[in-house]
Amino acid sequence: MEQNKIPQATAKRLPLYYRFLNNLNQQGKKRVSSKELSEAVKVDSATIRRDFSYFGALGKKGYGYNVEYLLGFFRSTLDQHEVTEVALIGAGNLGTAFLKYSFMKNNNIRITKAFDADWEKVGTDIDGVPIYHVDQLFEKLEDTKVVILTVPATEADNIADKLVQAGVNGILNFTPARITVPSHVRVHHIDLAVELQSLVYFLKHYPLDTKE
Amino acid sequence: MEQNKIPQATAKRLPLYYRFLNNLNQQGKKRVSSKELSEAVKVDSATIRRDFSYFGALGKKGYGYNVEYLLGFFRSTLDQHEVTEVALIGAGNLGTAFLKYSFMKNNNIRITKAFDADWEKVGTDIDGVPIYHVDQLFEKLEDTKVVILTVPATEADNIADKLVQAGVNGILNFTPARITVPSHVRVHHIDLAVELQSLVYFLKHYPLDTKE
DNA sequence: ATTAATATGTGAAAAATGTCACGACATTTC
DNA sequence: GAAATGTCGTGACATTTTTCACATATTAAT
Ligand SMILES: NC(=O)c1ccc[n+]([C@@H]2O[C@H](COP(=O)([O-])OP(=O)(O)OC[C@H]3O[C@@H](n4cnc5c(N)ncnc54)[C@H](O)[C@@H]3O)[C@@H](O)[C@H]2O)c1
Ligand SMILES: NC(=O)c1ccc[n+]([C@@H]2O[C@H](COP(=O)([O-])OP(=O)(O)OC[C@H]3O[C@@H](n4cnc5c(N)ncnc54)[C@H](O)[C@@H]3O)[C@@H](O)[C@H]2O)c1
Repeated sequence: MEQNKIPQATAKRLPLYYRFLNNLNQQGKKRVSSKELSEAVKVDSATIRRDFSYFGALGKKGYGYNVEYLLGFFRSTLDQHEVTEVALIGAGNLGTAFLKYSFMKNNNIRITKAFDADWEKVGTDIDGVPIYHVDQLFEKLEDTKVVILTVPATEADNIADKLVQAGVNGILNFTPARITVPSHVRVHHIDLAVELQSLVYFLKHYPLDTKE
Repeated sequence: MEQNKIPQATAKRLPLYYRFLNNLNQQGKKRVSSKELSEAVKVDSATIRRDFSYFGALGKKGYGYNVEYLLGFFRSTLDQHEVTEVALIGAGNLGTAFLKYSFMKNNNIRITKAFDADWEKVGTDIDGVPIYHVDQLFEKLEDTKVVILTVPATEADNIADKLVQAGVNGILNFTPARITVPSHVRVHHIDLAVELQSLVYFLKHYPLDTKE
């Protein structure tokens, strides 16, 4: 587990940095400063330098960062050299959108299996990803450790239990339900209705600069 | 703009509280403690009490909170008495999933218009939401202030400019692009690939309790 | 009534995160 | 090769957020 000294806030930004470095590299750029990067990812340049510094001295004073080197460093830090296989539970509206999206474009992550309760869907595939019945979780999940959860909220806790039993230790939960899991399992909630509602709240209650 | 003293972290949790209070109310529950609420929404009970306290004394010592009263309070705080109309740009895979989802179930928010560049889609509707051509933004957007952005990343900045010109001041951006907008416009980014990647990173690099 | 139990609201402390500003060094220019 | 410029890495400081822990008020029980 090496040093878990890296602040969580930093860890959440790493994939973002990685993606932009990838872009720059593809554009043939050789060097980049924290200031440039800052403008691209909208994170303060001092924060970026601080973030990078947790990993040691990655840059050169007066020069900036070598794109290729930095990219390589993050590639290994983010384990981008090997494919991470992910499963999806609930191939409905939202689930289907994810299945059709290629996370491989920017990340070495692939959804390789889907599960649903609907027999109409079971046996078919979406963009090459096979859909199994949710009762086959134990046989088919194999050693998949990370799961995207897009089932109806009422099913969330029930499915989560099964996932934990099947050895999953990471769940990206899109249902509005706050699921209960043992402490060795990590859940990240993405609550789209809350995000929308809170944006609306901020607009109504927080002052925004009126100048151009 | 009343008191903008409420911390941002608190503001982001308000819609979550609201939804769970709604659930409780529908279940006929009359009172609730910060401890109960904590277990449901997975937020520390002290944090919940602190959050509520920014709005004054909403509870009663030794009793807890009156569900109906609290719900009513948040309903008006979150402007849930009036419908907030939202537009969506880019009726692709992700956009269509949103159009088919009823945010009205838990929030008084409705997507009422969609825009796309694809003439095959223009003129049709998805679950009753009409799709206009993106060139008609200025005529059709009217006084919509909040927009969900689900276009290809390459189009994001371009569309964002137009939205700003059309008077939009809130954008929920699902594209991987970090868009540039004037300071009177608020953008919330939901970067699904980053979320997935960072979950994977946390699993590999952060210790989790191994006990049950 | 008296006591025990409960649960808020908050001062104070701690933890986490973000920003400033500058010394040190590398690069570039002249 | 000297001077000017650019940019990192970081100590110190600022801000935000979370958590502790308890005085205080209310309810519930006997
Ligand atoms: N679509 C959106 O825009 C949106 C927005 C916010 C939240 N959400 C949440 O995301 C989740 C999915 O939303 P959706 O719109 O895709 O719903 P959906 O109804 O289209 O899809 C749900 C899928 O889950 C399957 N399913 C049902 N029970 C199951 C079970 N026990 N095991 C496995 N699969 C099962 C259904 O067959 C269906 O295919 C919901 O919890 C919803 O609240 C969706
Ligand atoms: N689908 C996912 O799971 C997923 C995951 C992560 C990120 N994203 C991001 O979300 C965005 C949308 O993804 P998607 O999968 O729905 O893509 P998509 O290609 O299915 O949909 C994009 C839609 O935008 C429309 N469009 C193109 N140019 C336009 C323009 N100038 N104005 C208006 N509409 C325009 C297209 O006609 C299409 O309907 C992309 O930026 C993608 O990177 C999607």
